[in-house]
Amino acid sequence: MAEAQGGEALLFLTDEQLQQGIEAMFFAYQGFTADPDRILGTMAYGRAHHRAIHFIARKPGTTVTNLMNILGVTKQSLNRVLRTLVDDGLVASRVGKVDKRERNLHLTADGAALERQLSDAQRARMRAAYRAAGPGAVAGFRQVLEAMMDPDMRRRYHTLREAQP
Amino acid sequence: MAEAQGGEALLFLTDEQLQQGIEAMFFAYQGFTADPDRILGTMAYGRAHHRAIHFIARKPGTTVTNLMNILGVTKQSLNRVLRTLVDDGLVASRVGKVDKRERNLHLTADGAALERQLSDAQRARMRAAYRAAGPGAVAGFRQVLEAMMDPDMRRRYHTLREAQP
DNA sequence: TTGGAAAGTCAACAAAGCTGACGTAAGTTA
DNA sequence: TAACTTACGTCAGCTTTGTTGACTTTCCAA
Repeated sequence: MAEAQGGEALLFLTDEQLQQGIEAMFFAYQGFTADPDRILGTMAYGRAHHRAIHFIARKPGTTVTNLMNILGVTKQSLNRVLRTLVDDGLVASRVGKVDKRERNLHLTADGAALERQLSDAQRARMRAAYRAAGPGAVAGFRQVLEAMMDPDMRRRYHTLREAQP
Repeated sequence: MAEAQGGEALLFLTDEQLQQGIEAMFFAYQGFTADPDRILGTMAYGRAHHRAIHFIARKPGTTVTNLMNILGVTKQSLNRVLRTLVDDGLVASRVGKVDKRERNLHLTADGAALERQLSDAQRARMRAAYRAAGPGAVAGFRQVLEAMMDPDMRRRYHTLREAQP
C-alpha cells in the first residue's frame, strides 16, 4: 500500500480504478461544458457554435478545412454553424490572399465579445478546479489527458501552441 | 521558475495555461469516446445507448428515474434509448418488488456481453493513458476532474462507489 | 489546358436532446 | 376513503448537430 504511488504499482490497475477514471471523465465533462451551455441556451446558439468561436479566436485567420480537422466534423456540418455566425456578424470570412480558394476566418468585435463571455465562464471553472486540486495535480491532469488523445489530435493540440504567423 | 510547482504558484495561472487545460479536455474527450463510438457505429446504437448500458451494468437494478438523474437527460430521451435496448433483449426491465411503480433495470447476457466489449475498449485506452502518464499523474488527474464537476454530479459520482444492496 | 483540390451549396436523413400533454398504476397523506 | 403525488410510458412536435451524396465554382499546378 505504501508503494501504491510507486512505479510498478500501475501494472496492477484494477478494472474498478479504471472504471472510476472513466466515470470521472464523464461527469467532469458535463461540468466542463455546463457554463457555456447555460450562456448559449439563452441565445440561438449551441455547443457547436462555441467550439467554432473558440478555435477561431485561438487561431485567427484559420481556414475552414483546418477548423474542420480540429473539430473533427464534416465540412457541411461546420458550414451550417459558420454560416449562421457569419450572417449574424460574429465571424468574418475573408478570401485568402495567397490562396483565394481559402477563406480566412476572424472574429468580429461582437464575436470577440461573445468569445470572451464564454471563455471567462469556462476558464473560471478551470481555475477553480486547478486551485482546489493543487499545483501537483494540474501537471498530472494534463499528462493523462494528453496520453488519452488520438495521435492526430495530440498533434493538433500541440500545433495550437505554436506562434502565430 | 524553480518553485513553479509550489503552493502559491497557482495564483498566477495565466489565461494561456487555462486555455491549454480547456483544449486538453476537448481533445482528450474525443479520444475517450472514440473506441466505443467505433464499435457502436457498426450497429444501430450510439453513445446514448453506451451510457445507459454502462450505468445499468454499474448499478444493476437501478431505476429509470435514477438513471435519468445520472445521465442528465429527460425521461423521454432516456425512454427512447431504453426501449430499443429492451426490445433488442439487451436490457431487462422488471417491476419493482417493494415499490411496484418502479422498474428495475438489469443487463441480459447479451447486454452484458456488449457492455464488456465497450468497457474493454475504453478501459484499455484509460489503462494506456495511466501507464504513459505515470502513477503520480493519475491522482492529480482524478483530483482535477472531481473539482471540475458540479456538486450534484460529484455526489452521484461518489454514490457509484457505494456497495450494492 | 486540363485535372484535381478547396470551398461552398442543396437535399435528405439520423441521432439525440428538448418541451408539453396525457394516462395509468401505485404509493402517501389528509 | 378521497385526494394528491410519484414513477413510468408514450404521443406529438421541435431543435441541434452530426452524417452521405451530388453538384458547382474557383483556381492552382502539372
